[in-house]
Amino acid sequence: MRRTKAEAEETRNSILSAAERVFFEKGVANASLDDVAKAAGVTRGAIYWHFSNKTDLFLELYNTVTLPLEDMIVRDTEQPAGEVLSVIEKSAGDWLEGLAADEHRQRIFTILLRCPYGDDLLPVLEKQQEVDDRHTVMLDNAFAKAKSEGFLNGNWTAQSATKALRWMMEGLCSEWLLFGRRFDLAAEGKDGLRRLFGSFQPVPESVSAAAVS
Amino acid sequence: MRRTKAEAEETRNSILSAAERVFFEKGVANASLDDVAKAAGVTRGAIYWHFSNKTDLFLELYNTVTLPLEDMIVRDTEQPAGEVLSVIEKSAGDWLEGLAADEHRQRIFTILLRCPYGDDLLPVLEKQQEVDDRHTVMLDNAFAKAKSEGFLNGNWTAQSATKALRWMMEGLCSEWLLFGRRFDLAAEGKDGLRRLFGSFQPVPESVSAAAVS
DNA sequence: GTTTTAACATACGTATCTGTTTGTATAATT
DNA sequence: AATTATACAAACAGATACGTATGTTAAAAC
Repeated sequence: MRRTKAEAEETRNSILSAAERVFFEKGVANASLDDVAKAAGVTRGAIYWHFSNKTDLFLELYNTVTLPLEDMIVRDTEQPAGEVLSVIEKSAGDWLEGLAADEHRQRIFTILLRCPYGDDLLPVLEKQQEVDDRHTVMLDNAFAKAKSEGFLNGNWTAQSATKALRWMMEGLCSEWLLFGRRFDLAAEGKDGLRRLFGSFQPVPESVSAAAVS
Repeated sequence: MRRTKAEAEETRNSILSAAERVFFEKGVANASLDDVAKAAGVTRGAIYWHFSNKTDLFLELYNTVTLPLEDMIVRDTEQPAGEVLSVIEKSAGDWLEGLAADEHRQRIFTILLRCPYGDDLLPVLEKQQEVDDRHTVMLDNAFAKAKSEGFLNGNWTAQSATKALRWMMEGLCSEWLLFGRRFDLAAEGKDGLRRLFGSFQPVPESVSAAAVS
């Protein structure tokens, strides 16, 4: 019965993987540890050996992934201001493509969205807010740089552009994940991004004339 | 022990009201019927008298409210095309104000967002999708009318405008409701709407010149 | 080679939640 | 006034699900 350290690590991982699938399918609250154990091909004994309880299992699962927005970094804020906007747009588009291609992240994101945050897993909410806040600050700075160099038209401030982008991304992903992925996330998302960033640009007179024509 | 019909209806309503608060605080899955009963000042007997089980209670609660988007109607699509955009914008802004002022709707919306939709309450999901779809069609038609009359600039199609608006509203409300209402929903929402609808407008040359200056 | 200990499986006790059943006081009915 | 049906409360029975305690086997440690 006693396994090697490598085997133990394997079962631990299989438990985490099973928990991800079960939590995704039944919801964290409705899933029992026995459900997870059966999905992992072990008994609850194994789960209680590796984790102290369901909350702990959830927290550990949560720690295995990079948060939804954590890697959506504006890679290089030291870039020429003229390219800042296109870099952000590309970064957001890439992130959508990554999500669309990675079922693992889709499940984690969905679990987090539908999670009934009780007092027990307050740390999860706090970490999420912290990541969100960092991301907001980063975007604010990048847009401010673009604004100061004249690449953001009079309609938009740095803060309002940040919020518009974040709200659009959040709404887009929520609808896609929670409502059955009924459209092409990457394609429609990038299309939306293109239009949003198009509305950021100052309008040269020639383009304006063309649009009116 | 036997109450009058009016009293019975009163307890029924108090049960629904208590369910709303308890479901909001603990999540639908984590809340027991005894929690609801205690919050309502009755026993589970009363709940089982008025409702057949927790799912039924949830469905009845769900039916007491107009859905989040159900009343966000473009009131008059027969209006002059020039005013369609401003009517939609005002309608969305009013809806945000209504949500910000109505804690009842906030709780219902939050419950629906965080709800781990099992197979049992599939009808809820279906009705929500139906409402969403109707709303999308209405917006599509309205934007199409505006577009055909030249009130939507070349960057936007009717469909893309609809999606941009819906995503923004959804992201906005999700962040506000799920992350502790950390900003002024009506004020910031209307601000975002103003900028979004500003980007819809065709740019007259005079304005364009002013923006560049 | 023996002992120890890690990595589980199994078994147990318990709390909780659910659904039903029974009891009961009173409003409504006749 | 007697009866009946209503609107619950209280008690009961069954099923989970949880946490723990104990058993078991094989890998390490010595």
